[in-house]
Amino acid sequence: MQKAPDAEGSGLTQMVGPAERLWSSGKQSTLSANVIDQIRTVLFAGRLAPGDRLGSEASLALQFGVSRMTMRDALRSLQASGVIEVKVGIKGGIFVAEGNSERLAETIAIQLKLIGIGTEELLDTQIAIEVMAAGLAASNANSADIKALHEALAEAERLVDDAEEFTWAAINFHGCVVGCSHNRVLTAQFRALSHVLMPLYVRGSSPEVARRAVAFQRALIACIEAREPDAARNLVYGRLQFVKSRQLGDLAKGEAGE
Amino acid sequence: MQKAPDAEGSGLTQMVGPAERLWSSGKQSTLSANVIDQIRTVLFAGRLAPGDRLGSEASLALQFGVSRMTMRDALRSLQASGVIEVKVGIKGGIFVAEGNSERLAETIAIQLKLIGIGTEELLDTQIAIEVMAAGLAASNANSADIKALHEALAEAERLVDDAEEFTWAAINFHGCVVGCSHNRVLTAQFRALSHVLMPLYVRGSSPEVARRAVAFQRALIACIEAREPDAARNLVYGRLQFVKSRQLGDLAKGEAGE
DNA sequence: TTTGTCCTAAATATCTTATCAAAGGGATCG
DNA sequence: CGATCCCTTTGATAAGATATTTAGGACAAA
Repeated sequence: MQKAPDAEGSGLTQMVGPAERLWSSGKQSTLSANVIDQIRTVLFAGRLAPGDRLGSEASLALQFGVSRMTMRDALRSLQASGVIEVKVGIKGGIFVAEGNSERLAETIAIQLKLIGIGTEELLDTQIAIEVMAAGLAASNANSADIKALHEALAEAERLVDDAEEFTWAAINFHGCVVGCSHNRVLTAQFRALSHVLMPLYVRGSSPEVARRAVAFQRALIACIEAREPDAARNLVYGRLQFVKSRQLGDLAKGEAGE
Repeated sequence: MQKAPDAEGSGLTQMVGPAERLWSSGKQSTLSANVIDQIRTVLFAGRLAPGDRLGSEASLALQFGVSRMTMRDALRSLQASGVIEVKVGIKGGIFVAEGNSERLAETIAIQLKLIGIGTEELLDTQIAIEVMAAGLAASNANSADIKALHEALAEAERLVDDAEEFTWAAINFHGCVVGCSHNRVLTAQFRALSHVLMPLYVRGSSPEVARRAVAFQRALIACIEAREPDAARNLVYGRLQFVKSRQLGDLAKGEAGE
């Protein structure tokens, strides 16, 4: 008892104060949900930076006036949501998580699977992301980006006869284009989508399809190198609409047979 | 103890293997992480459908050979990831979660905040989503959707003189448009973005700005009612590019002053 | 003296066991 | 038909044992 319990930590409870609730409509049914909500609210208000130490399990439990196990429940939830990180040891405790776009992509992918999103919804979202990304790529790509694009294209050309490997290379090329946008949100979303879309594309692949894809990739690189955002947008839009119609057509045929 | 512990539940452990061995993904540091991993693996193997009951906390703890609190830790994490749902009461227990796009939006928003995504990246992503959604809305909107659009427009017109309230109404209108696309991925992403973008738009609002926004909204409804996807896409693209340049301009000015 | 290694101690999360409270659904009784 | 009781299940608290990580001191070698 030499150290006051609230001498440590970041004064979480004091900060919550007025209802800056973005998610919660006030009353939470369970105690741990309430704690989760408070911490998340504080975090979202931007008063805590990634890497900040919030305190130990025990000290947080004291601050929030709940038992350690209830606090643990809340902390496990926050940990799973990627809001906090937990370290064990003498310098351990609860820390605000570093942002992690890899985790963002993974989380989106899991949720997409759980929700059971339909093929058309996925393809339309892919179109949305890639069209925008292509335009940005044509505006923002630097020489390293363009080099990466050429390498991805060469790899795809090399694998044009192997359906599965080519699909992987083609998605990688598309990923490079999205990466050229230098937009982390678009990039994370594309990665999440590509995980879910991969099996679809593998199924519809063939050497003939692959050659059309390569031709498209060449044209897109030309647009990006020429710094023509509108041309890149239109090219990608047209191409992906075509791919979509083919995929949905295949889907209809495939399901009619079952 | 009258009932055998494994008589209940869906035989999770039997699917994975004996409870004490075959920790599938190799070395997991903590016991609860092992449990999490096993359950998630089984769930994503597709043998369990949303709504299926996995058992009670206690029975699952027995199946996995851990204490109830450890099981609770694991279940909390899975619940936070949206993989399972927990119900209290005599017919309660652990269930495979129904998909929940609300949770998806929430998770994305939190991660965006943590990663510290920049304004331009957010605005570009918004453009990507809304342009696509507007085109889909013009293709797919039904009469109920169009009625909702008109109501949202009327609400915005009513609040044209109150900057903060109008901003809310305008974002609501945009949300209606995205909703008209009937695409849950786009909808969830827009919801996530709007939470983060809200403060930006509130700052840049004024009656004059509001009147331009209303004019845009009227034009967009006209495109959607006329079933003109390309016109809707171009309208939204032009409008949001304008908004973006204004926001970034304001941002530069604002930060130059600080 | 300086340096490097090993060991201990403290702080911390992890895990266990036990107990009671609250909520929810079903069966029983009026 | 309705109200009440009861059983099951999660929610929450408490106290304690165990494992892990790191700081810092002890000790030996150069």
